[in-house]
Amino acid sequence: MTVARRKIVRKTPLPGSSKPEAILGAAARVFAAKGYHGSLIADVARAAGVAVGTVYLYFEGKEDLLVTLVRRSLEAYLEECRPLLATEAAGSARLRRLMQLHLVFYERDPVLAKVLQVHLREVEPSIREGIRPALRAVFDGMEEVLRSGIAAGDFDRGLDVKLARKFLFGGLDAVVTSWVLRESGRPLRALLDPLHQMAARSFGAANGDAADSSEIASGGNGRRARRGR
Amino acid sequence: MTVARRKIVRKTPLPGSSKPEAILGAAARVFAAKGYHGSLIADVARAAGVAVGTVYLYFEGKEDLLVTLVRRSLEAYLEECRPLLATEAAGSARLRRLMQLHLVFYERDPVLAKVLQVHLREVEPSIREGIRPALRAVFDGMEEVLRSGIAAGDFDRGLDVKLARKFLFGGLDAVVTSWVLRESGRPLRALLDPLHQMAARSFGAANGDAADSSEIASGGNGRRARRGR
Amino acid sequence: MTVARRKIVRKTPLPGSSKPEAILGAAARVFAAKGYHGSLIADVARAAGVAVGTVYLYFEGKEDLLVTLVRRSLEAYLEECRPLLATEAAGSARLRRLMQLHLVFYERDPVLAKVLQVHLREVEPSIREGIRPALRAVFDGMEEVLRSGIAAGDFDRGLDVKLARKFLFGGLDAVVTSWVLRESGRPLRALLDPLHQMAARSFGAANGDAADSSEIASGGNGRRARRGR
Amino acid sequence: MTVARRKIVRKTPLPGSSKPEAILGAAARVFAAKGYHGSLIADVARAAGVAVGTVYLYFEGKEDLLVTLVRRSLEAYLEECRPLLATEAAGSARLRRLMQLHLVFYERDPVLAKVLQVHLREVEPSIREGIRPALRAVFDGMEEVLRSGIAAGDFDRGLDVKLARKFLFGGLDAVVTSWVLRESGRPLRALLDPLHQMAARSFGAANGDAADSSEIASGGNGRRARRGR
DNA sequence: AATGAATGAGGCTTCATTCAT
DNA sequence: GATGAATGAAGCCTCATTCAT
Repeated sequence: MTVARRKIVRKTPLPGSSKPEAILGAAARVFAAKGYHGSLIADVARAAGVAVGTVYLYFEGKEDLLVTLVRRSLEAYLEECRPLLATEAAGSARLRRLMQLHLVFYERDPVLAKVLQVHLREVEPSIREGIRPALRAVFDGMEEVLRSGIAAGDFDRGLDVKLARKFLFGGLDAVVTSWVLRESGRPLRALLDPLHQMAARSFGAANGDAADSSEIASGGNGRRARRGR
Repeated sequence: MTVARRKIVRKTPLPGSSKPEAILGAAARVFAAKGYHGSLIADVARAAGVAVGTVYLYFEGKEDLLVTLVRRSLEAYLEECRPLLATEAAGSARLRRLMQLHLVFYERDPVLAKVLQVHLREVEPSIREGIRPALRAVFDGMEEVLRSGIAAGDFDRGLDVKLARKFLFGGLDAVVTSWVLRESGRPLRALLDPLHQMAARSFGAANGDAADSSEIASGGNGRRARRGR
Repeated sequence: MTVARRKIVRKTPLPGSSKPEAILGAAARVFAAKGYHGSLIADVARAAGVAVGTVYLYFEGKEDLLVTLVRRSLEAYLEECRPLLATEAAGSARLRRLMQLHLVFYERDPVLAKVLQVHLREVEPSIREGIRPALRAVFDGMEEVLRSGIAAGDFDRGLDVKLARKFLFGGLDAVVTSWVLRESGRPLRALLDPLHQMAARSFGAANGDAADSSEIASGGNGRRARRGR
Repeated sequence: MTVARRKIVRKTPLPGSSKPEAILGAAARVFAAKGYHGSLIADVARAAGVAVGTVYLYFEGKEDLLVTLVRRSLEAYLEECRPLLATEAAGSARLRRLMQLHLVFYERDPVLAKVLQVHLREVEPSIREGIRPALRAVFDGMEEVLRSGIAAGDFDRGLDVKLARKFLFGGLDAVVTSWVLRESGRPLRALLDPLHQMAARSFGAANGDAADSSEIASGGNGRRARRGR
């Protein structure tokens, strides 16, 4: 048969019935434990205490399970954000509130966190392990830059170097990924100055004062006027 | 699946032979185009102009192909970093140099960038698409916080909101992921204050006003006194 | 799969209740539209406006649905035949009457016709499509034989070649099938002469000239004397 | 993955290699024994002495196996027809030759015959069994017509009634099927006269002259000039 | 070294049938 | 009688890996 018999999948059957919720919860646990690719529908079904076919009664398949899981989580997160943000004064305080919600959200549900943060992004653990040493070296380099910057007096003495490195790397990383996915037309190098300003300020540099930025664009091997501090 | 079936694989056979390099290059192109899970060893072999068996002459398998690819890239990146960092004065300038290297590294090789930034982390495109709307909403919320902060005078008038959001989200995200992977024992909430300080400063807030942090622990919907700016 | 799990199934419950008839009618429509293997019990139930379980109240299963459908149809056909045949004089006229009933029976109910003639015999449409060209070639060959026979003056000038080919092929085909199913012990080749006589006469050949039949047994590419006509 | 990775299937690998032939032969045997729907790819592979995957190396799937099998057979049949038909004088003799080839073709390879004649057309044996009695009754009726026709002196005294019935039913059946598949626009009833003429003649009726035919067409435009011959 | 045909375990999905309500 | 949610065995196909040449 080649006819696309579109399946009608009922995601909210009898109100009160928790079958789909149970399955979704089981999926979260199983995905968290074995990863998406390492999980079988049969595992999920078993964890939910239903038969395999029942999973397909409520979800279109394995992928739908993951997508629904993520979608619901993000929606729940947003739901929490809305009222709280509304009551908080705009500005630094509101930013703080948002960040707090973000952290608490994940901290509250470590299983979901694992799915969202790890399995949604990374390949098999064995691959992660294979990559780790090289990545570690990159992190070390970055931390050295931060440490030496503190020693030089440019950055805060009290800076948590590891945390700062994670924040910095993550931020850069997200920008690069976005560029790879062509979500912005600008060349990456054009982002250096604003990014550097943000980063430097983060760590306590005078006023972030990213100085001129001519030398990248100009191919320049940077003769940058030292900005007063 | 994860059993390490150690085999003696010669990774640098005849000096001058470029077979393994050709295969690695082909793998990068194929992975970039179809994703890791969507690529067949046969695809890689074809792209490299060798037989399937030849791939196994130089690599342990599909996974080894990806790991080697990533490892080499990160090592090349580090190699580039070392000398340049050595010549740059510690502090903000050196940070800038590092960030520049980071961006240029990816910009120079978009194929590799796609593997490292997208396929190494994300699942199938269809899943990404399924998640996108919800994620977009989260991003919108975050951008709103930044925008209102600018309007309130807390953040830089010249802030590139989209870029700042990517930087902020990426930074937070990396911290959370690290926490999920238990790379740090501290509870996430304990990181709020330093993170907020970094973020707020990034965007130009007076001094990141570390504020009190009591209300998280207390679950408080905290009424914090506005700190002078 | 084929184990006859006898169940007591009430095929004629409350007199007047038309549930089973409705289900049977629905089955005919659904089978006609999607083929037996392409139809789901759920499709039939929906088309009949009943629940899936109800189908099993009146029928033993999917197969019973088809068998009952066919059985009823053939019985109805027979019912129609009996009185009409009784009134018609034996011989060619009665044969004509029978054939008329046959054709009218199908023409009257195209849905049923499709089930009986197509879905009861043929596999999926995609397979039919795959076979069609080769079958077409066989038909072409057969039609060529008829056409050249007309040109040679052996067959009726007014013969409808396509129709004659269908009749001939169908007739041969049925004989072969019957032989395959071992409904007759005789070797196929022994049937050649009577079959040829019938066929040749059909098309108007003098008297079907039964000719010699020696050359089959002898494998001979027989040089048969042209019989006068 | 949603990318349609069209499979390149090599149907004629190394000349001399008989893998695909072996698989095809095994498929014929397995299909003949268990029917198409009752056969597993694993059965075919086992019968061919290869692994499951090997089947997919040469064929696109189960369906391709059946279609290729039928296609090849029909092509072989045609190949045999061509030369023999060319040497035979057009007309009744050539028709005889064709019919001979037809019968011999099936008789020679009973396994293939079973696939082509039975499994290509019929559903499960259990269904055939369920239908048989009703069909038997229909056949009986038809045979009665023939027998009474002989008694009445209309048909040949020497007519093989069973064979004639098969020939007649098969011929009618094929015409009806063709009509159901809309291979001809004409209403079935319009075919009665030519069909009856063929049938009646087959059985030895005077000259086939099917008597009047007005009553079906009713509006009977059935004023057929009796063709003298 | 290089090849690529062969392998076969693995996993998603379907759907006829059941049975508690 | 009627329902339809739940079941789970069944089966096609994939593709990383091997190994005889």
